[in-house]
Amino acid sequence: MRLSEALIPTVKETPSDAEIISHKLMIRAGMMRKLGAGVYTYLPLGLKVIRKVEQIIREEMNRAGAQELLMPILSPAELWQESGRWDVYGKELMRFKDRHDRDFALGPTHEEIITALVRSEIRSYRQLPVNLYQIQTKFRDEIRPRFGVMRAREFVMKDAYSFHRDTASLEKCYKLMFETYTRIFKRCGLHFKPVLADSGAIGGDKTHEFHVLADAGESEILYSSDYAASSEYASGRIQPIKNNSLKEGGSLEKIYTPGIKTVEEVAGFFKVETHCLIKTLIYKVANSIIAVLIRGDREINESKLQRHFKTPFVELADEQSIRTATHADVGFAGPVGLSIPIYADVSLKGMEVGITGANETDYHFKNVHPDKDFTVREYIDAHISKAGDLCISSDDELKSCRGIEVGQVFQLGTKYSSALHAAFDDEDGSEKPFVMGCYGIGVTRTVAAAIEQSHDKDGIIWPYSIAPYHIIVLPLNSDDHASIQYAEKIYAELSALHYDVLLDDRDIRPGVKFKDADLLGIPIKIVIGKSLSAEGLIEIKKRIDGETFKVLPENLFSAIENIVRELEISVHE
RNA sequence: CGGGGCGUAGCGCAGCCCGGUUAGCGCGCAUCGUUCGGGACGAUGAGGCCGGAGGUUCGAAUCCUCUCGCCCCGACCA
Repeated sequence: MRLSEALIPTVKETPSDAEIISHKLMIRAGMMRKLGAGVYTYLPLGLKVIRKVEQIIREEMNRAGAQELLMPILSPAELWQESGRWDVYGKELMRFKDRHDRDFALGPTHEEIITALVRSEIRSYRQLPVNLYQIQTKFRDEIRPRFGVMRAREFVMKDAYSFHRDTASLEKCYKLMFETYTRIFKRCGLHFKPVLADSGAIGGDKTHEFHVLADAGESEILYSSDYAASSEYASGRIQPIKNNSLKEGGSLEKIYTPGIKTVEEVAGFFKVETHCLIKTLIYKVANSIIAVLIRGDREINESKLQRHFKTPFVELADEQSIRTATHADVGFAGPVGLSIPIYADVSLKGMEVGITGANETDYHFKNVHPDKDFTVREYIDAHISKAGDLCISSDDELKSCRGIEVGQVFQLGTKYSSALHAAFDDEDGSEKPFVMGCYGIGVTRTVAAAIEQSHDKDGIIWPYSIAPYHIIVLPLNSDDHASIQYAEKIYAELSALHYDVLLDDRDIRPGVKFKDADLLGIPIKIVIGKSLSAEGLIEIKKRIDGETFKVLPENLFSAIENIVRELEISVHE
């Protein structure tokens, strides 16, 4: 492509409404333009990167035996009503009516559609397993789109759905997809981590998210050498705290603590660390009221409660329920004498003595001994794990980092097949619902994540494999016919060798050409200027580290080949 | 949905409180000249229904009402 003919509108100034680097650079490099909130036009350069990522995904999905198809973005409401999600999905599901007043939605995901398809096309276990995928535009009416394409309303996604006769087959496919995703993100030149994650309200037992590691990431990951999980899912072992400033064996003592409610206030009042307190939280779980105890310095993880009690309905009890349960104002709850079921987080295990509310307004108990002064029904993992906790499978401390979720693999089970009555005849003649898996990759988000991970003050630094162009040829002196001709020649020859080549044939100053080349992030620059006219040498410059080589014209192609090989290897390091 | 902010040239902004010639500035764009290895300089020029509708006024970018759009924080959501 010649830059003089290309629509690659670079911008010198940083756009005012862009907050994160990938958003700024995608605008500045002329990859995309905003049309409305969370809705973008991909310009030629941006589309080219998207296509490269898609191509890698296609190759690897096909390699894993998946088959590509394309479903409509428009979904009739009936299928969503059948699965129950028409009512459950919320406003993120973009709904509208057609001219005949029939309800439709724009597909935010395609479980219903694919399940309906397979329901009508596959009857026998002999046709299983099958893994079908598409790469297509999704629409989710995000409550607050932001960060450019990172949280857009309209975005490109690869979504795959596999159908199996049993869980064994599903697990095999899940493992294969896990490996496939690892290959895909590796080929895209990304530093990433597969992490255990919460399966949430969708159900299913097992899910991994693939996170590109970047500071701008929206999620926190806890990891050690052999463990990684999203922070809302992670479990670890809490290190016991030794310097308990309360003395053991002291007897239960009721202390007047007027208006002292929060953990910090109570700890301050008793002049002890917050970990000496036993925090008592009254929760409404499904339809019952329970107490959950946790060490004063830790926080409750409600999604762990949801999982433990197998219900999506977990919330802190309202003031009235707390009064009824504790006979005290909010802020003075404690386990002693409490008649509702008491669950305790494992952070309290081994705790000899603590301070709790007294279930009486303005009073706390000192010297409360668990298992003596109150009885715990069950110790559960209910805390938010954090960096510094010990790994469950080793003695390493968990570390924390931030990630951008670019993919997820999920064992769905029979949730959708059951709801939509999608079944096949098994070998023994019985009818069974398909066992399903689903596997997504945010394509546009992956592009943004690549930029978050690889850029410098001058612009993008594309991994070679997804760079829109591999090489940019820069003839610096537009008046010098010899160098223009030479640039044209190597542009043609490199293109013939199947490199993606950009030729900056614009009649502008060299500085602008260099700046634009850096901004666009093209991995290799070939500079044709003084060094050619004066020394007869071509200059090759790598974007990633600025390393420069001067080579004889006859050695140009082999030099390029070497650099490319090196760039490709560094991806798989 | 709650709170805050912004809509003025292609982009980034000033002007608005306190109404009054022809609405400015930087970047970009066009023409000419000088320049030419890391976003040059000079000269000239084009480009605006001041987001939209209504109102107040002799007079509105400026004041008032409504409306649309965008951004930020929060709540929400997987």
